[in-house]
Amino acid sequence: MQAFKNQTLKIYNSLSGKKEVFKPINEGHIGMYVCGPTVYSNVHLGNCRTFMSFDMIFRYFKHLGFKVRYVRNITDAGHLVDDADDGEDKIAKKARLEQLEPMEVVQRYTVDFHNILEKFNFLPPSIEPTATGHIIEQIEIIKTIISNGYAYEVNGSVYFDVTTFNEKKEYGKLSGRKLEDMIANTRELAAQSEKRNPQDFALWKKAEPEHIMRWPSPWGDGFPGWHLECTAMSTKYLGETFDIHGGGMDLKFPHHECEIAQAEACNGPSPVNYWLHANMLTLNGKKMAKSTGNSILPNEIFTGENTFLSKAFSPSVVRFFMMQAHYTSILDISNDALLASEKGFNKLMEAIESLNKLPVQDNSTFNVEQWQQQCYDAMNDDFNSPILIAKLFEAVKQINLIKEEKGTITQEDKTTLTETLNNFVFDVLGLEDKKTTDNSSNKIDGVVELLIELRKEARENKDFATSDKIRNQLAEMGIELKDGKEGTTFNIL
RNA sequence: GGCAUCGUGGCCGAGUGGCUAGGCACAGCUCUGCAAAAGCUUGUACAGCGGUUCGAAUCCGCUCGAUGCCUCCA
Repeated sequence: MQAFKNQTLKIYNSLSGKKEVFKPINEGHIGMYVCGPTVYSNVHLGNCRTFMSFDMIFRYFKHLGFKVRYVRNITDAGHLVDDADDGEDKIAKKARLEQLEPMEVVQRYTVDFHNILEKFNFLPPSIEPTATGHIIEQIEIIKTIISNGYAYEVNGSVYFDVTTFNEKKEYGKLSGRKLEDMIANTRELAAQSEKRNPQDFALWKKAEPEHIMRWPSPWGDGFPGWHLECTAMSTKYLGETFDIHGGGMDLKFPHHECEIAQAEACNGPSPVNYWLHANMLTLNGKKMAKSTGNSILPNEIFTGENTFLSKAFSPSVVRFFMMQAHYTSILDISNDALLASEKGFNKLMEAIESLNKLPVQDNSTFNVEQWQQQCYDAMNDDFNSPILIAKLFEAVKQINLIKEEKGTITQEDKTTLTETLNNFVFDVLGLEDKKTTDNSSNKIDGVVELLIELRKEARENKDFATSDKIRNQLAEMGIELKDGKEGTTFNIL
């Protein structure tokens, strides 16, 4: 089961701006770090899209037989509401507003986060470390950066010296920025800051007396800067250089740029071989963001209680909708788009459900092996899930043709087809068939089968009044009957 | 203002220098007692203007427009 040996995987690397053949540092093993959420409010759907993209990537790696250590952190300290010198920690601010302990805020939204991800059928990461659990590691990194000459202490805070760093290394290589341009375009008034340069960023912030979240350090009580936690945790669990670092596009600058700078200033080598950035989910053409209020919560979609949508949608439909777009493309969510995805998703599920009833023959009219490789080719091309889904629908069409006796399949091909569909639909894309997961539906199935039998008898007796009554009343309850060559099947909407 | 990404048919969304993904919607046909489902067959595309090329929606330039980042955000 080491399929990766037969597949050449290409990944778009944000650092080089090109698709590159993926070669892990240690054959068969992958270290992947993804920036997780700051748990100061409920995860919105935009957040979920990023994590879902990396969940799909994680799943595909695993499917290929790689041993993956997937680290996704929880930011529970250090994330300031802005970059001003009196910037407040997001968690602390929320705690003050809600009159809670900061860790109560953290706990509440961490639980919410896990809850939502579970509904979306996410695989848990290998390690989910927290910033507050790694204060010591962060302090150690700061000490090293200071002794390497790339940071300075001012009044209990420590700042990264971007200018000095840029003299020996390159600041801005990930986001395509030049330090000179950034200096020229600075809006801030440097005079009000204790930083030497506006581009410098905080590694450690001094805690004012009223500040609750504080830890002792060589520079006095304070708390770590936001960018530092990821460097500390990725280095600790994945090493000074690891394979993949992912995150949302909006973190490219400054967050990821700062991570590179910190790691290089501390350890020397460039920390990451492949930088992956997932693109934004938009609502009404605008980025979803908690700060602007232009956002939708996953639960609002599952219940249908929101102003954007006409009805509720299941987590798998939302997941399918997202998988229909490439992870590097901006995706706009709308009611129509979800409605279309729901129909397509149901069609896919029905085809898969009908697989084991599929009759077999001596020959196949469908080249299953070629199709299977095309599925891999799609995923090998920078995880192109939309192409994969197009291929899945090719299989759906073939399945339906065979059902209609307009095509044939051998037992061997049928086995391959079934396996491949299950692998890609459930394991890689992470979709779930609500019928197989909902166990109370077994009884309903029996009842409906009985009604189908009664309707069949009525039809044979040309008693169409009765047969239509059964069909129409079931339809009103959301159960759709479908007459095929092999008899009548049904679908619960 | 700077950096970056993008602009594909009614909608959502892939993609390649020439052979036009896929889903949804629409129309016709087949099947059906009638429907639905399924199958088959069509249509309306690659923002605009130039250039490179035998040939470009795909490469280059410009214009217009959108979005993201440049202060927090997945």
